[in-house]
Amino acid sequence: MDYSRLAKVLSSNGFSLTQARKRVFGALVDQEGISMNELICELSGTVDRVSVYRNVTLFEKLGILQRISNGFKYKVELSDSFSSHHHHLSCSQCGQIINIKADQLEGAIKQLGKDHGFVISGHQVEIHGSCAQCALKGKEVG
Amino acid sequence: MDYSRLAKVLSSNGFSLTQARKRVFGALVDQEGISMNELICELSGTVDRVSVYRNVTLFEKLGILQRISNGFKYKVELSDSFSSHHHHLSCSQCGQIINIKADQLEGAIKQLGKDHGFVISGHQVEIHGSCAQCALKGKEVG
DNA sequence: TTTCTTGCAAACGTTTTGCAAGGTA
DNA sequence: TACCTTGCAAAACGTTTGCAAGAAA
Repeated sequence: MDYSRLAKVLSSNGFSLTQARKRVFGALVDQEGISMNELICELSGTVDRVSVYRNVTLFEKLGILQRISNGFKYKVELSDSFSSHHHHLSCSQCGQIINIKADQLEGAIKQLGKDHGFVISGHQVEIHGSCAQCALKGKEVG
Repeated sequence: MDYSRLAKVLSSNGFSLTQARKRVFGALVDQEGISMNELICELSGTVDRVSVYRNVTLFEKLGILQRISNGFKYKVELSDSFSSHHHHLSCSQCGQIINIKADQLEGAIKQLGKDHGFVISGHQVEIHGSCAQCALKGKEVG
């Protein structure tokens, strides 16, 4: 596991690269968004629940991770600088989250900011419905 | 206050139009999204906290209201059938939520669904940043 | 060594559940 | 009347805080 970029962001802000932080980071690499609870469970035995919360908060402040809305709960995932910018299609039947690119959407959002004199610092698009497979199943049953 | 549409949705699903439901609904009419806590406070003395939760859950299931993400908390507002479809620009400085129309965005979202064989049942766009006034203030200070 | 971090325990705010009393059709 | 809803009390979560012991620079 390569922690060099993580270490850089941390140290340049006066924080140190600790075991707990490596583990929290490691649990998020190559992973779609996961819930706080899943993250805590995955790290249980190695990192205390409280430290997970503290480091998630810190990582968010440093732009290392972001929280994504999932219904009225949230999940966390590495932010755009550590993965790549994308949006999510959440299937409400199988729970799957599909990552997608959406250039047209990005354009529309930027334009909205301009139209309203609003300086956009970030955005999130939450699209829910049925994925291709579940939509098919639904038809078979109905 | 006109409860006819509310009454219709409720009764056609086998639920009754009660005092508590009228009050919860009334607190949401002509109102931008408010937090659960604000809603509970506003109704305090007339509707118990527990009934507010129960009716918000029911209203959401019946499509009367929707929860909107606001950072990693959420707010509630009447859904599109009881108000009109729109999105939100949340100012992270003054906390203001600006309702906007965004036809181009709607188009881009529909297209995404098509591209991925995803049957969209709903969507939410969360755009955060600084509103025109706060952006100006920021410049003056900096 | 000095400062930053962690784990534990316990507080806190939010949301849910069980149950008897009250309201609705 | 018969069933649905409410309010209360209390449990169950998710998240945060205080503090002493342990790790990082």
